[in-house]
Parts: sequence; C-alpha cells; structure tokens
Amino acid sequence: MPKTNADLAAAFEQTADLLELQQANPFRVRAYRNAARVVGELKLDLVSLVEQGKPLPRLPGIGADLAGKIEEFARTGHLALLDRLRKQIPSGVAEMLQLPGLGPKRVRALYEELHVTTLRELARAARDGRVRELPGFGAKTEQRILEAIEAHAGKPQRLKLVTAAQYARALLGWLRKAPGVGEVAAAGSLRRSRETVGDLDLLAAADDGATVCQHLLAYPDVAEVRASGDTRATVVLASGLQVDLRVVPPGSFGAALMYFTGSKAHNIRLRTLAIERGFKLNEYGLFEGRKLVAGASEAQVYRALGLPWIAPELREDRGEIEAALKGKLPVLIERADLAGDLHAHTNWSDGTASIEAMARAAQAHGLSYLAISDHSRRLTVAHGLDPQRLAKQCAEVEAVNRKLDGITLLTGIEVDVLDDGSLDLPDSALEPLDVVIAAVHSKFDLSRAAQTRRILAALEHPKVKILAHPVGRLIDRRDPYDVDMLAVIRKCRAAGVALELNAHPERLDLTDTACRMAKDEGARVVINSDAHAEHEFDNLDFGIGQARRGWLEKADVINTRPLREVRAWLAAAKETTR
DNA sequence: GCCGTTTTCGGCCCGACTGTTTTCAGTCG
Repeated sequence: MPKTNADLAAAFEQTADLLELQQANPFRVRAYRNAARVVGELKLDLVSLVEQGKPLPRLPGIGADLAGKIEEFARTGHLALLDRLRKQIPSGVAEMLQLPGLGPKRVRALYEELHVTTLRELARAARDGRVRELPGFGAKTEQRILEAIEAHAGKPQRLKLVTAAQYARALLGWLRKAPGVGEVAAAGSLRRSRETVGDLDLLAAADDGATVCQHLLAYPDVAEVRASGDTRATVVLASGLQVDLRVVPPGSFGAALMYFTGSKAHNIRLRTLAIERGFKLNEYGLFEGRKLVAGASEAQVYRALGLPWIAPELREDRGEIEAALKGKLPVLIERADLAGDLHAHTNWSDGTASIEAMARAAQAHGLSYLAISDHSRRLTVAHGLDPQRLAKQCAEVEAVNRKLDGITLLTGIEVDVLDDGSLDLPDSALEPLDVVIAAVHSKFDLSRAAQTRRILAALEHPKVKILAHPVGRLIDRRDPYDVDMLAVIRKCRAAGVALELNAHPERLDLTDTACRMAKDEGARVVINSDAHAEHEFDNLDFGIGQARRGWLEKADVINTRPLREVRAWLAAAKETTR
C-alpha cells in the first residue's frame, strides 16, 4: 500500500500526541502538529517526489529535521521516532487525549498512577472511584470522564456544512432576541465554509455579556450546559452538537470575529505579525500598550496590521498572509458571478421535477442558462436514459425552450464512464448534445494506476467537456477514489475539459485543495449544482464557498461566462490523441 | 523543532472557564 501525504500527516500527528504525553517541549509538539497540517493540505505528493529522487520543496515550518523525517517516511513507510514512542506508550493512552477535558497532563497521571492504558480500563477506574483519588482530580472530573467515554462510543461525526448552517440560522435568530444584544454572527469553520463543521462558534456584541450567555442557556434545544460565564458559554444541543458562544463589547466585535473565525493557524500568524509590528492582538482588539488601536471591524484590524481584509475562506495559513502582504490576494468568485449551471437532473432519470420546472427554478435562482443532464442507461437505479429516450428528451428540451423567456436550456447527459474508460452511450447518441459530462459511478476500488488510466481515456473522447465530481467521495460516507489528480487536471487542461466543482453538500467535489491545484495548473472549473430538485439550486452557495476556499476567481470558472461564450467553448474541437 | 530588516540563540499567541484549590493548573478554543 503506497503511502500518501495523509499517512504522513497522521504519523506526524501521532508523534505530536505521544511527545505531548511525554511532556516534551510544547513548541516541538507544535512543530509536529504544524507539519501534519502543512503536509496534509499539500497538493504535491511528497512520497512519489522522494521516490523520483527529487528534492523536497521549502515548506513553511518544516526545517532540516522534519524534511529528513519526510524522506525517511517516504522511503521506509515508518518514522523511527514514532515507532520508539509507541513502544514507550501504549496506543490506548493516546486515545484518551480525544476525550474532552483530558489533556496530556491528566492522561499522563491516569497512565502513571492508575496504570490505565485503554478507554475501557479508564471507565472501570472511574466507576470504582479511583480517579477522584488522584491529585488534581475530583468527583466531578471523574463523572465527566465517564460521560465523555460514553459519548466517545457514539462519536458524533462532524456535521456537513449545510446542516451546520441550518442549526446556526436558528440559533442566531434566538440570540438576536437576547436583551441588549447588538450584532450576532456565526464564526468558526462554518464562516470559513469548511465542508464539515465540528461545533458551532457564535459571536454576539453586547455590553452585558452575562445576560446574552444566559439567553443561550434558555434555548429550547439545549441538552447540557458545559460552561457559562460573563463572556462565554458552551452548551450541547439535543443532537450532540456543541455550541460555543462568545460575547464581547461592540467596540471589539471585529477583533472577536477574527479570533473566533480562525483558523487557529491563521490567528497565530496574525498575532505574531502584530508582535513584530509592536502591537498585541487578542479578541478584544489590536493594542499598542494599553491603547486600543482597532477592534470594531475586521477591516480595521487588518488595516492596522498593514493588510487588506482577508476573506474568511482563505484564512487557513495556506499562503494568504504572504499574498496579502504582497497585495496579491485573489479576487474571489462570488455567487452573483454565476451565469448558468451545466449539470441538473429531471424526472426523466432520478430527479423529482419536470424539465420546465427545473428551468424555472434555475431562472428564479438568477441563472440564465441550464444544461439538462440526466443519467445514462447503465445507472439503472436512476432510470438512466438510453439513446432512444435521450433523443426524445432532447426534443422536449427544445420544446420547453420555446416557451421560456430569460433562460435557455442546453441538451446534455451525465454519461457513465465504463470500466475501460469508454462511455455508456454510442457516439451517435452523444453527437447532437450541447453538453456531455463524463462521470464515474462504479468500480470505485480500482488501483490508482487503473483508475487514472480509465479517467484519462474518458477525457480523450471528443464530446466530453466536463468531468463530473472528479474525486468521487461522499462526505463521511464514501472515500474518494484513488486517482492521480494532478495527471487528471493536466489532462483536462490539455484537452479543454472543465473539472466540475459539484456543489451538492454531500459531495463538494472538487475539494478545496484540488480547486487550487486546478487553478495553479491553468485548468478550468465549472461550478454545478447537480440539482435533482427545484430547491437544490440553493446548493450553488456551497459550491461557491468551496471554490473560494480553493482561491478561485471569476475567470477560473467557465459558467461565469455568458451563454454565447460557453457555447463557443462547448463547440470547440478538442485536441486529443484519439 | 523552527526561525531571523533588531536575533544563528532565545524566543515561540492569548484569554476564559472549571474544578480543585487556598492562589492556580489544566484544558480549550
């Protein structure tokens, strides 16, 4: 099994956990965690780079030592340091770090004093009342540990962005009714449009924070209060979702929004930058000595640091601060830039609405063109179209088109890519269509080489202009298939094929890092709803969020262009080796 | 373990809440 950046990141993360348990230098621990993040987000496949004997690029926070460890891992599949640490500390001990309320100090005490090495043993020790005997522990902590172990068993996954957004909307509505409250906002990974959200971070402006915190505790869906003070409160909803509320004075709202939006790595960079410039940055503002320099708005704080405002989607410490310093931030795409949608389904296959209903829904969502692209015959569960039904559908699309005003329908198909890379419909059926989208819906478990070969072959087909959901994952349900994404992206660029950013909240595929890779390689992206129902054009918002996380600008995305230009692109002959 | 238009050594983001204390350590975000 070839190792990936993700394996390397996991090895660094485990090393950090174990070092932390040994009470190693906390900055050394941080260096490993930082390395895990940087490597995990990297587009470049480090293992194959080393295999090819190429030098590693300079990576932020990775010096001589960690670079050596990357090479070691690439060559041997192991880190000697990690192997050694694992011999010293049983694997179950590190797992205890996952429990809320248990950090390295307490876990170490449990391990050394009570010789507890698994969650099961920990639960037993807690039930026996042995945990409370330890210095620094008490009856309450013991009880919390038991509850945490129980919750850990039915571990709530991170929520999909769309679900988190629904919870947040309801909670913000509730908080707006708190006495004396000013602005309220959702922050955290939700505001950064991460594809999944772990817990909700909410922010409110008020002079009397305690009252607003109390108001949150009274929210009908609150199942448990974890903490509550004058400026912050943490509750757990009935669903298990944790909600953190922070309340600050109005003059600090911008600084607090920055602090609570994160990411943590972005914040650390900003605070370091503040120190270099003689300031101190915290959630109350930017301070010069005791004097508040900025704080009411994010833009003020960034400006005082010598930076333009940075969009939340970029705040991941993936180069946005360097870009901001140089004045080279991307002008990110916005929802209003989308002119059309090139992938939607109807009740001819597995959609729920008619062609006309989908067209009118798209128009109501501000779009001026829409491609009807139902499934092809191989996808029998979706009632996929064979050549005869496809031809009939095309005739109906044209008929509907004549009735419409202000939106134009394009004919199309989401055609299955078969095992060998050929398409599920004959060329004669595809030839008359405006849009042909190639999609992999089977054989997800091919080897990387075979899967890549298969997809590259499909991209060669002269009619294929879009590669649907290129990574193939379903968030939390199905892993992406193993494919050489860089090879796929380069092929797409060479063949004039657009990579779809499928905006369905369960897909959001391309991933953010793949979007950025596509942009860097000069390939085009198309942001499609893949709507199966009229309301699903709303999902385009999530596609835009993901695109912005991938640094995409209007010009990078095909369906920001007017129909005339899109038609020209669709009609352009492909340069392929076929 | 990383890093340097003040530094190649000595720093490394900052504050709130809880529980266990008797003035604060540990954890979290």
